[in-house]
Amino acid sequence: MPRLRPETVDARRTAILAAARRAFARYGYEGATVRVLEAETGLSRGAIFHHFRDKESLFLALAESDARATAAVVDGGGLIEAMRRLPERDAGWLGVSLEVSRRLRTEPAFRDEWQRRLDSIRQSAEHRLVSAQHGGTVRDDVAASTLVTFLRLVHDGLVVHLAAGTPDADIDAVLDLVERTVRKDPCADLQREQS
Amino acid sequence: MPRLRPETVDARRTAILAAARRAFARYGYEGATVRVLEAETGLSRGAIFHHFRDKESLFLALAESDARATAAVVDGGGLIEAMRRLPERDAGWLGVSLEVSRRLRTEPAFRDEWQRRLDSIRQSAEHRLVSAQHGGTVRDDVAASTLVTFLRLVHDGLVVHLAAGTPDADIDAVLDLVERTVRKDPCADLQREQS
Amino acid sequence: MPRLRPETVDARRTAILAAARRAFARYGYEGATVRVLEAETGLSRGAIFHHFRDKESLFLALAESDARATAAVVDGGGLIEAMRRLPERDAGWLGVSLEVSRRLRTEPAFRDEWQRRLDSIRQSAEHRLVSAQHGGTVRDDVAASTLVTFLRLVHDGLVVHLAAGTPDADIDAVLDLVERTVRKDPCADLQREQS
Amino acid sequence: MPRLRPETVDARRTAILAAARRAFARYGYEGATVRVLEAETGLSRGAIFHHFRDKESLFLALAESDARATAAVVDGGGLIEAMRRLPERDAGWLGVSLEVSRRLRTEPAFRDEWQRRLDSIRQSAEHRLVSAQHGGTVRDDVAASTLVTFLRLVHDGLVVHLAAGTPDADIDAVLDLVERTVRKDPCADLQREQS
DNA sequence: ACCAACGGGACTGCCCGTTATT
DNA sequence: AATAACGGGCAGTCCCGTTGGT
Repeated sequence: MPRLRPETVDARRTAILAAARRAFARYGYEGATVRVLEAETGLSRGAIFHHFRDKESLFLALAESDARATAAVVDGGGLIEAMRRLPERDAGWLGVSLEVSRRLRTEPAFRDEWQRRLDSIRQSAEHRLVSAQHGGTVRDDVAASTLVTFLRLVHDGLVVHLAAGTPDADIDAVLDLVERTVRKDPCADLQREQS
Repeated sequence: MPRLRPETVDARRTAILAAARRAFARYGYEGATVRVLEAETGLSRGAIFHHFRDKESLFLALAESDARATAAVVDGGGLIEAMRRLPERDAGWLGVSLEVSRRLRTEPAFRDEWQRRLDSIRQSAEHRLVSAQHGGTVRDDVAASTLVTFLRLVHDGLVVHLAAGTPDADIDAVLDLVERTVRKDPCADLQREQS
Repeated sequence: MPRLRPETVDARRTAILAAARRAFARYGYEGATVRVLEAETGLSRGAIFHHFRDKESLFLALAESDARATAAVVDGGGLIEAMRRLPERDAGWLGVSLEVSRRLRTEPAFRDEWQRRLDSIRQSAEHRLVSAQHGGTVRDDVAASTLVTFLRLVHDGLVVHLAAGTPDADIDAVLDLVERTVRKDPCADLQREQS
Repeated sequence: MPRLRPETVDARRTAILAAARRAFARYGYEGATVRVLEAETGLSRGAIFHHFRDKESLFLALAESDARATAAVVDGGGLIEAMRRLPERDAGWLGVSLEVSRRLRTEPAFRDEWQRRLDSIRQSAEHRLVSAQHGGTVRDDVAASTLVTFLRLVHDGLVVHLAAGTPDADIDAVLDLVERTVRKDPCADLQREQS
């Protein structure tokens, strides 16, 4: 067959990634067998393995792109903003994200390599919080690092929750609560003055 | 071998379960191949599958026992107490717990069956909170159901976090923060009076 | 447990044989797994293997007893008589008989050992026919050995037929035809005289 | 490997079938393990199961092709002709044919599905016989259906006999006898006139 | 005499990735 | 570039027969 124009090749890569995301999300990494990927992409093994060295690297490409997207959101609007946008994300994103968690747990090599990305997101969030503490919009009676850990726990829990598919209306209320918890509480100062 | 005394048989079953827990936690459900289970238990396929119909039911036995244990802790001391005890739990517990999450996500049939257990834990936690609201120890400006969702998110996030193996010293600080967030804040009343 | 009285032991052996016959007939040799045999006998592996060295020898015991029974019938009344009695035999007998055929085909060692029994039945039948030819009740324009082969073909075909479970009412008519074919035909002599 | 020309693919399929036939005939269905099939075909599991869904469907493909071939012979020359040609058939055919008998016996579902084929062969044979009765070449003192049953018994017995591998020279003599038995006997009319 | 715990071999079928062919 | 034929490893499961203990 003739060589396709580069843009077409890229489109093909993207299409494979999208299909693979659906498959990984729906069936998990192991459950998304090559046969399933074929069905989901509408392409043959040969085509898939032509664009990606193996199943693993296909998965990593997805994970990486997701990690970058999350980092961008956190950089722009913080962890809480990232959480508020989670429900908009497609189910595929959540699934892949959880598969990443799983491999973090079971594959030390993967964890070591991935830890850098997580740390960078964490640092970005922490910088934002420290600035906000100085700006007086975030409480400063709790260490910024503790607040980040707190927010990341809620974030990860929310990913698990949403990925499970349980429809839940009061997520917004919870996020409001989280936001108030982090925000500077005028009353706290008041209390402190009294004592 | 002959019919052993029931206690001996039970001990054997328990030993297999413990070994399987380690394997599932360390390698994941798929990664814990029967060969791995053999190595971990020190028994042969024949022996393992004599006590458990198949790998699946071995896993379910673990999940069930864990679910019961968690339910007991929540009944006794609430979700926050359950979280405080998470780090004491062996790593195996966390791994199995996450594998359960994964199957909740990828296997609708499993989810339908398992949902009942989750609901019962949720209800138990909610009852505790409502009582505490009436007793004046838990804030009542936020619906109990929202608080439960909040706590469960933190709980699930914590499980993910701990299972990943990242050693983290300030989990206690985070849990303190969570607890204060849920507890009745005298200042809030004060504010309300002022307005 | 105490040793049972010899007659009880024998009864147990017989019971196992009867149950095994049902199992072999219904599921075939391979399909009659030890688990199936346990269910059918109501005994455990241990009990079964206590009375019979292994599955193979259990099967051989059945086959042998059947071969003896058939030989007795043929000795007494001939092959046609044996065929007439086939429908009365229990389904188990037919099944075991066919399993024997199968192993005759696939296992040369078994065939060599079993051939003697078949030959003795064949000889017995042939002797009867030769005598009957001399006595004038069986046609002598066809060699006795040919007649025996003929009868054995019909016999084996009938076993297959009955074992398949197809209910067929006109077997009697067919056997009548077979009998007339073998019997001395007065007309044949008449024809010969004419020519 | 790429998409081959249809004829090449067909040739490969046929080669696999031929090898499988040998294996099934020699070792029986259970005895023809996938390992044996690999050895006999010279191909790997992957290749074999690429062309056939599983061992079962490989067997069914053989059985079906054989059933069609038999039906064609019976349509063309009748059951006796089919029997005369049996010794020419390769041993594989006989083996597969017997494995079919076995499954007819042990698997009701298979029997129900297969019965149609057997019925059609039977009907074809019966039609031929009725025509021949009217044409005066086949005896009419016995019902055509009885004659068909008779011929089928001989046929099935012959298959068992040949498959067992016992070399037998006088099969021709037996088939001559069978043919005479079915053919119209001028002497019978003579007898009837006399009485 | 009987039972169940157990070992370990072998089964089928699926897996992923490569390669020969369009 | 894409396909489908193919290899070979290994998964879970079930098999049969043995053994330790009542």
